[in-house]
Amino acid sequence: MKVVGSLAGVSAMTVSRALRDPTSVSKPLFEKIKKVIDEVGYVPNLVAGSLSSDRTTQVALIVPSLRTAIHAEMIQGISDLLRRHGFQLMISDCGNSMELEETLIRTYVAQRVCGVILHNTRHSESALRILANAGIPVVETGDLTKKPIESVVSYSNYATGQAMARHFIDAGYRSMAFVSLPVENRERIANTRRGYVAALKRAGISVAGEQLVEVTTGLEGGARALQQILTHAPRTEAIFFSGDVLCMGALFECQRRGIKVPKRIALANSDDSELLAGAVPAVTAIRYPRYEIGVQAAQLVVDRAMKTESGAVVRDVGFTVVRRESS
Amino acid sequence: MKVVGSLAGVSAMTVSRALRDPTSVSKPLFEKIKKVIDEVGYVPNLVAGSLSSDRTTQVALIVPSLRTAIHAEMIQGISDLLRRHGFQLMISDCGNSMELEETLIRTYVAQRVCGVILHNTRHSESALRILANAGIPVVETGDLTKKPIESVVSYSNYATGQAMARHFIDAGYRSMAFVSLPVENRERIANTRRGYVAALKRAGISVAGEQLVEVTTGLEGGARALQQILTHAPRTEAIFFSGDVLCMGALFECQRRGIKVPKRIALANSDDSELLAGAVPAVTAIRYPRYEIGVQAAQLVVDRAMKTESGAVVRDVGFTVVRRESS
DNA sequence: CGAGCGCATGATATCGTTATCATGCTTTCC
DNA sequence: GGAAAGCATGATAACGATATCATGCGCTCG
Repeated sequence: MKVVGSLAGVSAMTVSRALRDPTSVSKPLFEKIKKVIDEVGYVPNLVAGSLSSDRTTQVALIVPSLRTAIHAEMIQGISDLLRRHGFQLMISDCGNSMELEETLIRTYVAQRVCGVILHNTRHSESALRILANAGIPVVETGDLTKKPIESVVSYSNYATGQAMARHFIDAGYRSMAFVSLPVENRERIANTRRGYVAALKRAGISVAGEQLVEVTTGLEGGARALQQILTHAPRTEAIFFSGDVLCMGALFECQRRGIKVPKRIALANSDDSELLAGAVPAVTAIRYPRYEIGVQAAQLVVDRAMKTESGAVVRDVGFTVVRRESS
Repeated sequence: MKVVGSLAGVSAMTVSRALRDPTSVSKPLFEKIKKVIDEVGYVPNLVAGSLSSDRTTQVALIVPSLRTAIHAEMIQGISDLLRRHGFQLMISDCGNSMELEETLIRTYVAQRVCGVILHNTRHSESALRILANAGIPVVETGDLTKKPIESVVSYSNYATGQAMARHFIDAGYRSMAFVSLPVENRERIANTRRGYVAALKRAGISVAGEQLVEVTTGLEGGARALQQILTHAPRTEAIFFSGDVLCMGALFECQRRGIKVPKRIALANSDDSELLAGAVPAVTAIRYPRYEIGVQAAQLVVDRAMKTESGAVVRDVGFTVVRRESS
């Protein structure tokens, strides 16, 4: 920058100003500086800039997994909004480990990111302390948690469970099951299931232990769950899946074994996807505005980082039960 | 850090050393410093550290899209390896726009990332210049391109096209089609198709214009492609899809219309996924070691960033045609 | 027993920006 | 016409670490 300055016959300060706000220097000077800059191929050092100004444009995102496609839409939403405002995205996955999340948060704070978006809603004490001390905006997106760190943009997993229960009841089913990964350490799934079971119970439908199935991930997890239910709870009329892979696994298994859906058994999933909508039969599912969640979460971070806004926001983005042929 | 130092009765320098290498200070001193650090909740400022040492631990990744799940495995591989070495990941998507890619690269270089991983293999002149000037490791992953910027970790898309052509021929099919998104500006798909068509031609099988179908994305893209082929090239016996969503769309359409796969028509896809493997019928597909690509690409960046290694590497990770019921 | 060496620690300059205040020049307006 | 105000630019001091060289101390070894 000093070099650029001297080549253009001005001070480094003027170059800095020209770069950040072209209107702050005279027009001919700006042109000249610009010319010098791309003649020498100068690229400003944002690290130095950040240190000096105590501001960065990096936003951290921590999701449970990068592998599953569930978060892709949300990440795209975040990325799009951040790009629009000239911010960058740093991503990590932490599984369901609070310890790992804490380590990641610590690193991100050390990097002086200007905001953090967390998909998980359970955090270690230390993590909370670090975030509080850092004084940066924090947005959670995984669940409409009762006591957020600061802001939340999400839907209520509990409510989705209730909604699906009502949908099944309205459709005339009387014996329901729920299939998911193990709920232990999976707050969101646990909440969905609680809402589901509670709403069924309120309608006088009790759910047997054999109807709360926990399986390992993957299509065959879904297939196995279906088998188990048909074997141990054969009177089950409808199954609510938490995860489209599980659900598709069960659907494929039905196709293989010639089981009629929804005649013999109805299927539905907690998370809509193109696949479920296009499957044969098309599968009932709950749709969340995932892209929008990403956009809004990122917007909150950006607003607070630019001091436009402050204060915690709790935003329930809601959801829709999309009824299709499978139920 | 000064504060921590004075509270522990040592200089800032010693704190810095203690933080980076506990063995470089005496044991009791280290304990004391550690105690002070978490008493005051001190979090080191990596921005300052980076400026001073002229090193960062941030690696940039630019993929065409975050929305599709195609890259999820690779991203997970990158993320896992980076975490193991204490590096961070910055992600952006640039579609197929070289201009956007250039802008992103410029920003990342300004942020002084210590390495860049690019999925696309076509780049603007300026982007290349910026990367060259930056002197940081660059790894491409999208295709085994002839003249890489520096290092490549990938497979040959052209070769996958050839391989699938051979597979179809060996299986006894004599009239083939290819379905993909528009190949314009999509180097990788274009190469796959070229390899496919070339290998077929070498076997004396010509591909009609109606058999090279370009559709829009989504399940209905695949369905539409199938319809078009059945209508305009009814003698087609096998279709090679570029993209599992398109392929599944076609498969579902077959189910809906009672078309027997592979009896009436065989299907195969260029990119294996759990879904294709578990579908009814299970779909033939080419498997790439995506996770491994991510790991190796990240490894190259880390090695070079830590000066362990230098020099360009071209690594062909290969692929496998996984034959299943659909062909 | 003394020269020399190694190890733990400190002092100081520096990394490349931006914030802040200072400066000089032009403009404005009574 | 001159004081005040506004604008463009410059000089200088941070920002919070690390690199580098300096220092002092104990230890080894002939």
